[in-house]
Parts: sequence; structure tokens; C-alpha cells
Amino acid sequence: MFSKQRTEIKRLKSKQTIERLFSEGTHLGKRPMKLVCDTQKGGGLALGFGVSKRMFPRAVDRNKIKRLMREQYRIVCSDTSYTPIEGNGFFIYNSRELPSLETIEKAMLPLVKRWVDLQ
RNA sequence: ACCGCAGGCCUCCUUAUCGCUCCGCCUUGGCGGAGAGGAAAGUCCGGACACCAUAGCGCAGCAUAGCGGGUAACGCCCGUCGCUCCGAUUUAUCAGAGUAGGACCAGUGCAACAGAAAGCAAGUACAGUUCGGCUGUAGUGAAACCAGGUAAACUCUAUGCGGUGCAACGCCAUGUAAACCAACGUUUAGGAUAGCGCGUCCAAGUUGGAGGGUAGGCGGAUUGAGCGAUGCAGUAAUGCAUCGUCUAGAUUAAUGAUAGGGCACGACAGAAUCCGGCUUAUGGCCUGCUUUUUAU
RNA sequence: UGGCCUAUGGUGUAACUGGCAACACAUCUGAUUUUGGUUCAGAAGAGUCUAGGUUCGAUCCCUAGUAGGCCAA
Repeated sequence: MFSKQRTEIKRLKSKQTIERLFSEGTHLGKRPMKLVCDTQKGGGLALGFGVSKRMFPRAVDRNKIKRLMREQYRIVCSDTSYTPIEGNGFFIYNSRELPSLETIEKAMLPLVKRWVDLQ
């Protein structure tokens, strides 16, 4: 995944690590998104994306939002001012309105910056 | 042309750059290939597959219901008969649509109001009469001496149905029990199963043996009652034969972004074990048929 | 993924085996009171979640859908 970039990004798959991330990780909020992250070294960068079923009952909308968030993180990585991160992160979209790529960008940039500051 | 009905097809296309999931090749980052639906949905039916004697047998229970056929199977599909509806007129026909349509000569129940009377009977008024009673008419009602009506009332008849579900189930690895297996022992009391009876299984203790559960990973998992073409059989659903073809397989869960062009300016909507149906949501195009109106 | 249940005035509940949809609270009007509350008298407000079917006639029986809720792993 993102193999040409400076850092390799893994998919966050394990149920155990996700549960530990949510109980021990740092919770950052910026409307309409939320980031749960830690700074665990050695494992590289692993990311997950989630949308509440309560907010969007249709699967088509949930898939769309997750694709938009993935795309936006890819754009963030390709930027020249990006500094590599190590750890686990989970992005959650937390609003009832269907977003555009711009609103995702406005929310994600400060979240990533605060995550970098934690390193 | 409009309305209604039936059947079939498609689900924005294309170019460039970057990016995602799986597979193959060389090899450690490149190349090549493939990548959501007709409903993937609701979970309403039917199977495949897997495990379980707490799985068996009988009763009970549940489902289906003209007749004939198709199918792995079905509550599905096809044909056909009857009944009902629709619009029309030729008043008995038609394009169509619907139809849980077996049996009240086995038994039980039910029928508000009205009515003399709604079920082991009793009996109103008038007329006729062969004056024994019978026959006809009236009035109430959805239905009235006639082996009445009602089974989407209980029930009966025929046919079918064991249960649980891929988070089934199998393997790997970690490896501590009060948990497992076999033998001995023993009360026949209690417990176990969607209901009941029979059956079956089960405890504490001793000895010996063996490796389980949970968290995690892998398999199950995509080549199948598959799809397409042609021919034959059949009114049709469908079946058979030959040839061709491989078409998602994820597991916090893959299809996007940017720029350019075109048009009808894109509806409903995203696979999670897999098939056959049904139902619901929904954009566009084509073909055929009935009725009506207009024109020729 | 699989299974189960519910829906009736604004709210909470009834309606027996199919036969005029009932009750309480809330609302409104009037009386009592200096005023308000309490109390008393009266009124309005539904066609039973939606669409079909069976029936002479459905809240009730059957089928399909909609919305909400619950359970197991």
C-alpha cells in the first residue's frame, strides 16, 4: 500500500490492537472527524477508517466516505512538507452530512499535524 | 398517438497521471492479467454443505391443497378447468388481471341486528284444497323444512417435515484446571431434549490414559444444480447432445481522486458459505397485443 | 449472520370465540372561589401503522410491506 511513498502504510486489521488503541490511545477531535492514535515504534504506520452505521444507514454512503478519507490521506502523504509517522491511527467520520473532499481535507490536516507533534 | 398488459436488453462512455484488493512471472520493485448487482436488499420459502442418539420410535405440532407436468427441491414455474374482477359492447363474448379452489352424507362450534324460526326444533299471515295435513305466496336477513350456510372456525383426509447453523465444522500454535476418555463402583431418586410418553445420555469416588476450552492465525472460500452458442424433443416451463469459455473472493473489510472530451447529464443502490425462487426499491430503450380516438 | 416481538385519541392502556372502538391522564367550556388549585358538570379529539385478501361484516383471521424494539454468537 502506498509503496512509492517514503513510508509504507499498513492496514489496521487486528481486533486486539484496535481495542488496545481505543482504550489506551490519544483521542483527538476536529469537527466533523475524529482521530484515535498512539506512537508505538517499530511497527511502521497502520491506519484504519470508520463511519457509524447509525449516521449513515446505507452501505453505499459509508463506502464513499471511507474512500474519500483514504484518498485524502494519500494526498497528505504526497505533500513535500509531510514528515513520516510511526504508530497506529484510526479515523472516524462523525457527522450526519455527506462530506466533500474539501471538508475532509480541512479536518484532516490539523489532526495529522497534532499527531506529528506527539512523536 | 394515448392508456393498460406481457416479454427482452442496458445500467454513463472514453483518454492520461497517481492509488486500492487478488493472482502469475522474474525477483525484492517492477511487469502482465482480473476486480460488485438486477435487485448484492428484505430474510418470506426451498436446497447444497457441515456437525450433533440431548440425532431413535409413537403421539402432538407445523406447512401445503382443482387437475396435469417441470425441477436437486419448493409455498416456485408452465399448461389447463372452474370462479371473481376490469373496460367495452353484440348480453355472452374478448386483450387481460386475480384466485389458500380438497372434505360440513364423521363429530363439535358459530351466525350481531332484523325475523315466528339461524338447528336434535317450533311455527306468523293470506290463498288453494281431495279438509288428514299438504301446496303456493308474503314479510326479515348475507343466508330460511333443504341431507341449508360457514373449514384464511376447531376438525377430517392426502402429502411432506429431526435439530442447529459457515461465528457450522476442521487444522496449527500456546499449554495452567474443578474440564475429557476407559475400567471399577452405584442410587434407580433427580437432571438433560421446543411439548408428552418410551428409549437414550448424565453425578460424586478410585485407578490408568490422553489431550481439550478461551484469545490469535490458517483452511472452509469460490469450477458451479456455472455461463454462452448451435441442434433436437416438448403447446410451454424445461430436458438432452455437441462445441466454446473461466467470470470478485475481501476479513476494521478492496472500484477512488485530478484533468480533458462527448451525450440521454447518470434511478435504486455495494458481494461476505454458495445456489433456485418470491417480495420490495428503481432510470432508460426495444418488441408484441387489447380497447378507444383521429387520419388514410 | 441467524432468530423473536410490538404498533389503537396528544400520552399510557382495554376491547372475551369476528358484530356500535372503551377507560384514565392531558386539552377545552361552564360552575364553585376575591384569584389560583382541588372538586363538580359537560364537550371535543381515532376509524385501529400501510396495501391487498377471506367474510354478510375485520382492531381481531391470512398475505405482503413500513417503522420501532429485543435476543444469541
